Amino acid sequence: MLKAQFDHTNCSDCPIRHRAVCAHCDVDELEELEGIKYYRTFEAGQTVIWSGDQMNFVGSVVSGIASLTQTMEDGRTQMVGLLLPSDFVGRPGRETAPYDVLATTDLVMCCFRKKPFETLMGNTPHIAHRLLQMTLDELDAAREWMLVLGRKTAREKIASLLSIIARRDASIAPKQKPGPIVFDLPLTREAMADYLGLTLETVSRQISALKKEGVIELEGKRHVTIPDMRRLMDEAGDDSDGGFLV
Amino acid sequence: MLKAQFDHTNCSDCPIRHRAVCAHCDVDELEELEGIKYYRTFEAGQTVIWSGDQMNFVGSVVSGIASLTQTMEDGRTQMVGLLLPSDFVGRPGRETAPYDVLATTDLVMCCFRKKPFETLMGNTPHIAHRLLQMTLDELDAAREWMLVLGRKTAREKIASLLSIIARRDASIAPKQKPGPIVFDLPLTREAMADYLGLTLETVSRQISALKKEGVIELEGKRHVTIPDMRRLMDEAGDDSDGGFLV
DNA sequence: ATGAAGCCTTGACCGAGATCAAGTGGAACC
DNA sequence: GGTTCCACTTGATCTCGGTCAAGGCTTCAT
Repeated sequence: MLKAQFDHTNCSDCPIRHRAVCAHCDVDELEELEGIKYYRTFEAGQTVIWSGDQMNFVGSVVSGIASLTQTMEDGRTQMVGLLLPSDFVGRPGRETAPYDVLATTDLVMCCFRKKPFETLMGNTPHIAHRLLQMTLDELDAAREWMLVLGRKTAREKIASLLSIIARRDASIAPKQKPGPIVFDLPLTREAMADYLGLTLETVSRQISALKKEGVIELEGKRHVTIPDMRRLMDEAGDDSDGGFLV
Repeated sequence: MLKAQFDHTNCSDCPIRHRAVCAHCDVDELEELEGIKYYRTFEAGQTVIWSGDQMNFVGSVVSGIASLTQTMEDGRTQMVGLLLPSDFVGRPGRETAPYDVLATTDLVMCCFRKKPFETLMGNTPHIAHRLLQMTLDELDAAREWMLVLGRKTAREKIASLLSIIARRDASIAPKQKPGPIVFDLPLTREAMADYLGLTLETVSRQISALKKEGVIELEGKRHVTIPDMRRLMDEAGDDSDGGFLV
């Protein structure tokens, strides 16, 4: 294997290396597979794929944020996943998408045509293995989120979401200084509500409350400072500080 | 491959064949791996494994029902998965259990020691592939459940749970006659509440209401008859009749 | 039989969050 | 500068489901 020749830490346009199949490490080096990889860009609000549609690609997020959402006929919607840079989208072996994928912000995805990707997976056990690990991570995250949806109060839900975003943000740009954490909320109040199983009014009220009590600081509507991460996590009701992923 | 010599439909003590790694098809035929498989039995209420514990096996449910639950320090608990016969438990590549696994009824599991199983997986791509498919199924089910937890009313939640159990029950014993569906509830009201993010009182009230309105019939506290599956699914708010799994 | 423990049901009341409604503030566009 | 639009905030009220409490029905042990 020529893997060792590649400096993974410098695959700068392909963040996939963190958690998924790295395009540089696993695909570009295999000349016979050139051409199955391509980039797609979406504007905020665009739909990447509708639930039920034919899904002829897999891929991962390079920049921006995508959401996975499910909708009932009467319009109630629930976001069931948040895809941040390096997250993988796709169901090798499946024909259709099981839920809508929406670009929450402007979005760039690195895609692979599905059939050749599946062939590649068949020939390259460690890709299948990595994919399984990633899927297990997602499953853990989904189940962690079930606890949030089923048992936490509105306030705890907001705190949980903020601490997840803070943690993910910190791990993407790991300047790990132990001071206050600062980031921009990538979601509207409505999107947060859809993720948390709340209404946007409740989200707004709870954010105001957390702000008034100094748990978070707000500059404008989106720019958040968390002076004390430990306190936020207490508000979230998280037992351990153990990292669970989005 | 000697796979073709095996009559999968007669692996009667190993329901794994439906959705997971069939012990007969994938392990017993490989003599060098004899001894890695064993059975474990649990009584109703027993704990299979605690969250955080070392998990040195993988396996699947042969008979009975197990639940995956998460608990907050203050005692609030959320069931994040229900394991019916043929469902797989375990996280190849992971050291510790991410949540408690409890025997909800008397339970028999078919287990494999983890290390040899992982070796087997490495040598047998189609096992890894099947495991990926199963994990994707579970992920879809978990996300479907997020919609239930986040957006459905108590009544819809109960109807959703009943229709899932009915569907799973029917697929295990597929006598597919298009009449009323009959089954025994394998869960206490409290367990149902933990699965649905409700209190046991609310579960009881909603079941009484559905009974009074003729959506379900009850004999005793557990024996359920569903005269019209279509009607139950309408109550559940399920858009399609598409099968999602527990 | 009697008591005790589990599991379930039902009632009365309450409160967190939904709903309905009005208003604010900033950005874009003429 | 004014208009429009959109994301957000805040208030008033309502309601679904939670909480607290009492009692019923089975099963099992004494």
